[in-house]
Amino acid sequence: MSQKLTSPNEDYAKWYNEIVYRADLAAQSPVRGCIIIKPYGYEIWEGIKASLDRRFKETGHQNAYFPLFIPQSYLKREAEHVEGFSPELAVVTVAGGKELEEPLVVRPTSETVIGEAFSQWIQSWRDLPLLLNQWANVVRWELRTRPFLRTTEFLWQEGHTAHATHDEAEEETLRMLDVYAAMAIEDAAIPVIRGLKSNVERFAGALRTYSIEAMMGDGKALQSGTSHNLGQNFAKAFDIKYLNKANELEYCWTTSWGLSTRMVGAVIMAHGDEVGLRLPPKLAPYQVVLVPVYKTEEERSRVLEVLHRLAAQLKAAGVRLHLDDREETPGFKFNDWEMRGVPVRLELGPKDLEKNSVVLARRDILGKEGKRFVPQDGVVQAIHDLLAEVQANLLAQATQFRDSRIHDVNSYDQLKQAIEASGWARGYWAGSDDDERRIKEETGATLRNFPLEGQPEDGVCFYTGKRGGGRVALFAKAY
RNA sequence: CGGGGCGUGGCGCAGUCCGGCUAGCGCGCUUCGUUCGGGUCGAAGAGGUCGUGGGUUCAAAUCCCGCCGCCCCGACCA
Repeated sequence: MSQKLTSPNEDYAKWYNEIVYRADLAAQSPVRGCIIIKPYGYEIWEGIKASLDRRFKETGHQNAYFPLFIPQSYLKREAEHVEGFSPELAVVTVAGGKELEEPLVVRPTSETVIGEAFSQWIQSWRDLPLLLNQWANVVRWELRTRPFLRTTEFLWQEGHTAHATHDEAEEETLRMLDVYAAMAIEDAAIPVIRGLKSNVERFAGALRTYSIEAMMGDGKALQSGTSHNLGQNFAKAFDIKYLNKANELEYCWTTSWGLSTRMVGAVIMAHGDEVGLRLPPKLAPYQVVLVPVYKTEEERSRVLEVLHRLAAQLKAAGVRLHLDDREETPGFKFNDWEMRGVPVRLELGPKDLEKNSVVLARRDILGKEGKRFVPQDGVVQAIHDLLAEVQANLLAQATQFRDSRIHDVNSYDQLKQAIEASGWARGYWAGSDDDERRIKEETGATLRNFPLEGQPEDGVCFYTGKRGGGRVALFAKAY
């Protein structure tokens, strides 16, 4: 059995692909660049989705659904927007056996249709703010695809809001960025850096774009969520206007923000190790897997009886679990579920029956150190605690890893060294768009964002030597 | 779009250069037995239009021509 996973240190891309398929997260689809998301992978997405959806509702948003097809002319109304998206559009020109009068674009994002709707729905300042979200699939004909990280069709949510003033829109943009960061940190156990995107990386048609950037196990950055202040660009293109209290017609200020199934890729790459996936308990489809150990048929039935009882207790306590009663050996199951990233394993065998105990083993600490014996009547509490520990430890490990690879740089040479060492470079920045592009060409690193936290004193730009107005930039190679 | 690789049972591959007889191997699958606290072992089975179309030949997975598809690496992107 060719069971050993490729080591991430040996070939990270291969390791990633193997995990995706072997952990049963996804399958290849018959269509180039698309994937079939299998139940185990989809449940991780559902966890992300549930967390975000709850947070969206808490911040006053409502869900709606807009059509998959967008009249081609809509895309053209916002100049920068078309330009940004036209190369990657899928367009329907024939339907019902006939050439369409106007081709329909399969949405790459929905600013345009939603903008058109907003223009009809918003008339008064009393209609504002309008806070909507939609869960949807979108299509972007990318040249190079990778499972979850970049697929031709992907699932995401896109929030779209309209406000009376620039400041309210900006506030919303940042609020939703914070929602993303909270989900990433609290649920996915992935530390992220919130920041402003550079002009070069800004969303087509936005005034300002913000992102959360996460570090993957190979030191590359992954933009895991984006939030745009669209200014009045789309309001002007789609005529989204309202009457203010002084009875004057004004353009709205709109925002949009999205987070996609790419986040599943982030979870894989932020936590995975040489054994396989390591899922944060809050997002794990199974938080606990129960593995019976027995010799005889008689032992089997006694062990399973206890396991069913414990499973019922755990379920009642809200724990997601799976009782693995396949006829494989325990050792096989241990390895199988470790590869699939289940945070906690509960073993129960004849010896435990005698002592009324169980063995708990944690995925984040392999081997003996990660195992402990607990009495059966304390299992629910013990698992509850253990899940919290694993969750916290994954975040701590990812944070430590990330921080150890962020290097403060004072010169271009230092940036090159940091990037060369598979890390991120952080330094004062006063360069131009062209400077930024040049760095990308020469080093492969892009300006990920200008971090929002910890705005420091003014400093000297590491690239141009100019005083930089206190702006710190983060450079990294990215997915 | 440029570079590289691949298409042979469910998966991973060998066989292709140098045509040849019932197309092999590992894993998985089914059944029986055995084992079971870190990837048990054994036996018996099931399963293949060799991507596709054409050509050469007594004979094609293998040679020739065309087509299709996928994967990987780079430039665009959440």
